[in-house]
Amino acid sequence: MLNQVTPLDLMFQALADPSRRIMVERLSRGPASVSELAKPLTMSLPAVVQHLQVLEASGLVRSEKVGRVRTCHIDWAALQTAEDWILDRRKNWERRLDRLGDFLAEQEKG
Amino acid sequence: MLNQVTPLDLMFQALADPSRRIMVERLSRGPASVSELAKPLTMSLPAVVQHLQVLEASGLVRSEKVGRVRTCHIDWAALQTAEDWILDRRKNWERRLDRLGDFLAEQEKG
DNA sequence: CACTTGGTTAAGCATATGCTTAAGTATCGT
DNA sequence: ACGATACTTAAGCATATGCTTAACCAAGTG
Repeated sequence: MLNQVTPLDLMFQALADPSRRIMVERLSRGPASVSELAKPLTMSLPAVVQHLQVLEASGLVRSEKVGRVRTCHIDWAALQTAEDWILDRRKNWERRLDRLGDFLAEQEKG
Repeated sequence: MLNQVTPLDLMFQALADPSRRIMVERLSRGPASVSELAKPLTMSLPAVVQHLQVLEASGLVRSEKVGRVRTCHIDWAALQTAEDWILDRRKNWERRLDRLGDFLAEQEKG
């Protein structure tokens, strides 16, 4: 419970729920309406809308309403942000392994 | 609140907290003890241990206790699993773009 | 215009989460 | 043996999360 809520918090939080991941999975195959997103889920429509709000708040999904149907789609740049965080950690690790390699090579030489 | 909790749920949930991400970030630079992990965080030790339990339950972190110090480290294969989920979604998307491209090329030809 | 479709709003509730403090329990150094 | 170190356990509490139902509204359809 911190005072600051970062975009990354919201994204990982959004992805932490299986229903929301099903929604993202569906949207990764193209835009969809709210009721299309609801179809595979065994919960009330308002519940789906609440999940959608979490996804939108995280920036992972955006939507526009035309007439009475709201069409949702993934924001790929946002999803990239989550992926990048993980990638950056691995880079850290690889840098460390490199330094270790350098050190060992130095030992060898000396 | 579903009846099934998958590893992916636990991983994204684990990464959704800034304190836990700080812990993972620290561990991405090499193994650390519990109190080392606690150092940058402004909370009690028990709170840190609870975060650590979340990270361990998710599989992202593992630890062994030797003497009185518990040493923690990242399970890189587990972190890969989270990354892969995101990657798979993008693959979905690219497949879709490919099909769209094929379709448009077909239109052109016909 | 009535009816259906697609979504929205609001209120309420059970459980989960993120802390806290207080009180342990081992190990290590002297 | 004694104190300090490095956790560990337990209890409690405030807030957040994930649903529900009921009621509502606005846009298409016959």
